[in-house]
Amino acid sequence: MATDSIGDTLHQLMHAYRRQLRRSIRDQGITLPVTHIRILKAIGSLKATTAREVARRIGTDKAQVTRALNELEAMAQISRQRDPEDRRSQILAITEDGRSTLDQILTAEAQAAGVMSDSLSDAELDGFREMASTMIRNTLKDTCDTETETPCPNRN
Amino acid sequence: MATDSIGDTLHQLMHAYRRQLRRSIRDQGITLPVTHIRILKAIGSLKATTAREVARRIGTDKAQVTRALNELEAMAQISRQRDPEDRRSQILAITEDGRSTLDQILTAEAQAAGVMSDSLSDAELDGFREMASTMIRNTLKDTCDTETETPCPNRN
DNA sequence: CCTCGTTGGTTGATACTGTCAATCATCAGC
DNA sequence: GCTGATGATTGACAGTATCAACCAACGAGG
Repeated sequence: MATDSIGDTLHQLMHAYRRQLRRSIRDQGITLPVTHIRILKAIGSLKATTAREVARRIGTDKAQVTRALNELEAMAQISRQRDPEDRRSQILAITEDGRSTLDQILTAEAQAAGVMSDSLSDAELDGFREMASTMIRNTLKDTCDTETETPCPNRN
Repeated sequence: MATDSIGDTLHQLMHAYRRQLRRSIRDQGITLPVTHIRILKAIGSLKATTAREVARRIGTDKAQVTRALNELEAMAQISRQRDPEDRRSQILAITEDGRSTLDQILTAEAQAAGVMSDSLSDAELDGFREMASTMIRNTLKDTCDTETETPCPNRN
């Protein structure tokens, strides 16, 4: 069954990617763990955002986001401000230091991505992303994952 | 830059896959962690193998393999026997219990893979695997990763 | 036959990742 | 005013991954 080794392929691909990324990050002199990096990227790519939005955007647990935010704030990479319109929420913003770190991160990621995608055309990479997006959506369709806030079809 | 979001795609794809796999595993009543499962599969798919071969096959650290083997042996899912031809080595074999667990694992994985690949044709999945393999090879080409025993070009 | 470098495997230590649950303050709807 | 839901936090814990040091065993070379 052709689908049988999708899992093996995905595991090894992820291993390869993570190793490559860590290598590039180290080369750039960045010491942040990968999850911190993803969260900083998400904050940096939005004008103003919240922890809930970041968790939803990168598909991870809000508890984990909170912990990373605590450390990023302690390192002065981000700032938090209470949302006056909804005091449960906090508005997250990237700092100047954070912006600088982000520049290095983007360089490292471009380097890692460049290695990964060597000899693959843009069209092939687009196709790959398309299929990956389909696979991700397929897993959400099958369940009500509250973390990703996927509406539950035929269910209330 | 098109390559810029390969990383984001890969992270979310892996999240989605691991969640789906854990769901299927739980549905099958299996309590083994994913790494144990991958190792059991590797042992089950070979007539006789070694820890070193398993580590190489699934692309993980030999220390981690040893720990998982300790637990799988304690659960009577595998057996270890000293290789008479090279007493540094141990021959790994799956037990009857392990074979039974493996059947459940394969069912769970087929289920997870089925969800992931819904609405994707076999040709598309093959293309996906092809590109993934290219990406994996690209990362090995760039470094001497001793764990995967990639020969180091221009280096001795 | 001896030496030495390499290999297979093990264990220690540690950081990172991820999940589940409980909790609190806040909000909106009734 | 009450109640259920939400945003965020913290505790607890398991799983994943890596690096380093170590030991027994092997094979090549002198």
